Amino acid sequence: MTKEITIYDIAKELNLSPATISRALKDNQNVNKVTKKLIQDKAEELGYRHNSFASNLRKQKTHTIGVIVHELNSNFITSVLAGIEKITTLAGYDLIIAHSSESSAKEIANALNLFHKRVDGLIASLSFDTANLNHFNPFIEKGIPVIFFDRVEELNKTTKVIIDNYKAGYKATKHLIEQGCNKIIMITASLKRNVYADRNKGYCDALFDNNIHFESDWLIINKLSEQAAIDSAHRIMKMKPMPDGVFCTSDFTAAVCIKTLKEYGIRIPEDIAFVGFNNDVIGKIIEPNLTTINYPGIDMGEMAARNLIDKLTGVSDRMSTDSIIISSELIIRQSSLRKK
Amino acid sequence: MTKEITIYDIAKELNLSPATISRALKDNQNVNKVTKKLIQDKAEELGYRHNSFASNLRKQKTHTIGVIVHELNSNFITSVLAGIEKITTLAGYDLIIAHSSESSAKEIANALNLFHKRVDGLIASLSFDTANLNHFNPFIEKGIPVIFFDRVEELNKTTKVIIDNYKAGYKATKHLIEQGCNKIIMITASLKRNVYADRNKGYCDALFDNNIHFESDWLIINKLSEQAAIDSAHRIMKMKPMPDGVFCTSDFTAAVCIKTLKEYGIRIPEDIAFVGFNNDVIGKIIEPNLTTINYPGIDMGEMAARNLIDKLTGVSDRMSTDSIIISSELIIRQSSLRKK
DNA sequence: TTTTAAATTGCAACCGATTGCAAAAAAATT
DNA sequence: AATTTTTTTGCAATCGGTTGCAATTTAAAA
Repeated sequence: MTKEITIYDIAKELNLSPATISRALKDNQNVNKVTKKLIQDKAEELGYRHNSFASNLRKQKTHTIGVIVHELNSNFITSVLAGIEKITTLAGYDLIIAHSSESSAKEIANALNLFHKRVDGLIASLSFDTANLNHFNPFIEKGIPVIFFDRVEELNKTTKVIIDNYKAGYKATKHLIEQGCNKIIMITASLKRNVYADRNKGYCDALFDNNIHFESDWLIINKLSEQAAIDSAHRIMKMKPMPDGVFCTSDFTAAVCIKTLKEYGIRIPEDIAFVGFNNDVIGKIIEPNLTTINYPGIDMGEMAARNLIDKLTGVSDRMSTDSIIISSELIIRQSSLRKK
Repeated sequence: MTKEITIYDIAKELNLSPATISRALKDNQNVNKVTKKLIQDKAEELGYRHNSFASNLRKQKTHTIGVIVHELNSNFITSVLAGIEKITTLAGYDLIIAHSSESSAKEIANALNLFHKRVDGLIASLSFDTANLNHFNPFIEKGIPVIFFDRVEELNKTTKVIIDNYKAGYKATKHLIEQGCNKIIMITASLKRNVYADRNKGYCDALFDNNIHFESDWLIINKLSEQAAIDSAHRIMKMKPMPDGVFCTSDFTAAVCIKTLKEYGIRIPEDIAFVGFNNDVIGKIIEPNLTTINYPGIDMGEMAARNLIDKLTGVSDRMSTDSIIISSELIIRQSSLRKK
């Protein structure tokens, strides 16, 4: 349990002032090269470690970015995190990752916590049941930039990074139509969240453009849980006539649904074709393999982080970029392939 | 962008000293109740927020615990995190979560980073290819407690929280034997990691105790990737005679293997029975459902966190508790059920 | 050699909360 | 009413790095 080395210790050792030490360690221009090298070597030798509290206190900056996500255990989120990490590390920022477990209450607590930790900026994806954005107001009021990704709030005027959910929904539905489906239902989580609402719009428009009349019972809104997916499958079994195509806004829901339906002897894709969303690992393991929409998580993370850092460093001063839309792609696999 | 309120501002407003304000805000005993209430109300009114840098700087404590995990996207890890979070929040500690993506280099970087951030304690699970624990030495030297969970290093003398991998391996293998298998292979990641080595010992002993002679080609060691799992399946297809039971140390590997084998027409569990490990969601979705070992992640997280906090608060001063072993259970599903 | 400009270094005042010790005020005891 | 004890409060130093400004040294120009 050795004593901590400070710049004062180094200063004393080298007969220099703490000011010079401080500058040298930050590679400041106006320190003589020889002196600088000397100082850096001595710091290394003594095992000096920078005290960020003292530094933060003085600079009134933490060089830390907060990230709030709704969940950790999905492919998509971890790739977004990887993207964010890549950019922020490069720019020398630290990251604090908080997750809300899809609970609005935890999201609020996390936001408060990060606010008190005084992050310099925030990147967030809303939890499933977040009703309003009041908990982000403290940041806005203090001028701390906040960027939302994926699950965002349309009304809000902060920067957003999202995928083209509308197009994705349209593409998925159109694909099912091209496979010969004409009774296509959609299983989604609450339309209050932008991502689901937009996909739904795409779905509806694709039906309309192909002269398929949307029936009121074609929309199943459920939670993202396993049980909800099973319930949805049961509801499908009871429909008359049964649908011949299903567009699911989550791969997991699609997978559980397919599994449940298969137990009833329904053949996928012959009886019912499926398209999921997210390109989770699961899609390549279930049988048949799941057709899905692939989101480029890494890109989203990089975009969000780069944008935030630009704001922090003043490269982009205005709230210039309002929405960044990243395109997604349809990955076709067996679960929807009824034609060669 | 309003100015930040400090205890000095409150002091001036109320004609008191900063010292009293500081004490009152920490609910210190020797501040008059009336004064205390007055101060707390005024702080609230002015929108005061605690400056943890100043506080940390002065107290030389961060009240922050670092967590290093090898990955985020697994059921198991997220439940461990939930357990850790529960206990640390209760004790008023903050958490910084870092993940190494199974890379030793990133783990080292993370450790260094958390060391510089001066976490008060560390909880870690080793990355797949971590060869030594040198990067944890700075913590040990400074007297910062480190606790490992799941993936640990046997030799090290820090506290560990692990499951009974030996027993789990034994149980899984015995179960396969009871289902009538007698050519049981094991697919695992590198035996250099304790978790896999111990499971392997359990497997070997179970075979021995049941008079099954272990053949040298019954052990397949691979990576945890999808491709590695596919390769393992191909290797199984080439074996003569083919095994009738497989014990896999990861559900994901088992799932991909099963899928690949089924494409060759192998029936599961009739031709080959499977047991996985981890109780990931995937196990309930693949067909047949996967028999697996369930680890109580939450419990492990809670144990690790509680132990660490006890050390930090001095409740347990000695390095008393050396290893905490949490029991796991076999969950039997269709993939291994050959008998009623 | 003197003057001017440029490169280095140091001084000292911050940043905001904490806490040992002493002083002052209030309450209890003689 | 005087003394002792207990409660409250304040003083002032401390944690370690940063930075505007001034001082000093060195290099370049006259």
